[in-house]
Amino acid sequence: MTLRKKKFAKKKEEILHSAINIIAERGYHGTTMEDIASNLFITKGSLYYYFKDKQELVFQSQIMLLLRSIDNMIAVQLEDILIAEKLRKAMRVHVTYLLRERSGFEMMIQPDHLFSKQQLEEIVSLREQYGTYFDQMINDGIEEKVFHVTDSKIVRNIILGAMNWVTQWYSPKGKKDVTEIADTIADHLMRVVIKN
Amino acid sequence: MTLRKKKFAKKKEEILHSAINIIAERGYHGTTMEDIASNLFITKGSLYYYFKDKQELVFQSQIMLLLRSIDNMIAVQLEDILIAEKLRKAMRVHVTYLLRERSGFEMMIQPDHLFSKQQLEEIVSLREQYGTYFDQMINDGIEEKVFHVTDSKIVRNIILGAMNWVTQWYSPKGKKDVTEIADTIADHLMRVVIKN
DNA sequence: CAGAAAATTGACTTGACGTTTAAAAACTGA
DNA sequence: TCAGTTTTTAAACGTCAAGTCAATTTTCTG
Repeated sequence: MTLRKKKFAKKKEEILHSAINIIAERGYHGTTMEDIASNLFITKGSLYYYFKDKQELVFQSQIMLLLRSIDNMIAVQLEDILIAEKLRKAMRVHVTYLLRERSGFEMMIQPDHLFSKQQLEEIVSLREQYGTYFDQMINDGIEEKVFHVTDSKIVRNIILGAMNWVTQWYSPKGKKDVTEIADTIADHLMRVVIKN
Repeated sequence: MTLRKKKFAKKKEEILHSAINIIAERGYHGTTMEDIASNLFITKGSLYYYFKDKQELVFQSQIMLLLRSIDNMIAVQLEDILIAEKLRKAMRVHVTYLLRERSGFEMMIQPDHLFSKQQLEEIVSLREQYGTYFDQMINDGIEEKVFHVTDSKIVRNIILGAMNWVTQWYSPKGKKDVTEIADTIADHLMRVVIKN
């Protein structure tokens, strides 16, 4: 009974992981159900036992990614450290997560036409929630007078953009490993907010 | 004779523009030849009179965008102003170009699987050329001791990322217009490099 | 204005891929 | 072991879009 359900849930997750990986590589349209399935050594027909259709499958992957990133941020949020250190840590976590998971970042870019209105609303809301953690930290820093005063929304977007772009240029073959890159990026971006 | 060729070239350009716009909206796979054609009130058959296939058409669009951005940078490069001002100007130009043209930015992200090896090489090379202008400015600033010393490649990527991301969040409905956004972003990003 | 060249059309072919379905296989609990 | 249930499969279907091409229209030129 519960065993069955657990297996079902586990398989579902496996499929989502497969989807995330392949879509990260080839984009939504470039990824076929066949691709996702064969990656797990099953036939594409099976996918429909777990998900209504491709859109739903991809949507779930997206949500999964977002929820995980949010969890990351919550963990950082809870730490009891100076605000500047907290923001720096958030940056490091964000970048390493991005590079380690190679997360279906592709999808995060203009998902507008891939999903239904309802699905989009959910995605946008989660994205916004994620961004809010950064706003919060920035505002805290401003209040504590360690960050210079600015429009936290814009600063947040600058920071997120600089970080997200890392997937475009980072190569594991370079001199720096993921952690070092994350540190370097965080160091540079702290300069955007910190008072001098 | 030359008239003919001019018309041919002009039509080709029109098609490229159409392609750029639609692909910017719907992505490569989401855009059909039919879409590109009907946008110009012609049939898709005509497209094949001008371009060998879809890949070639899209490739040309991409090149067109890149060449135009590079022209922008060359113009900035030639200006006789202080290096810090030059970099700031480059940033402003980059962001306004991005937002104004809504350029087929979509394509610029992981075009890996859309193009042939040869095509990719050309794209990567142009991208790199573009990035080099920024490296140059950053290095100049370091030499003149107005920018603090860092790895210019990484700083360049941070800056480009922060700027490119603007297409994801900027809404013309907001308070700031394109120029203001460009200025604000440039101001913030200057803090990454400038000595304090 | 006539003939040639260029440009456009639209119907057709082809292949790919999402989705459905009926049957087979695997699994579960008694 | 076996009946019943869940899961997987293989094949087929329908759709959609890329690419082709012979026929037609438009444009140019002498």
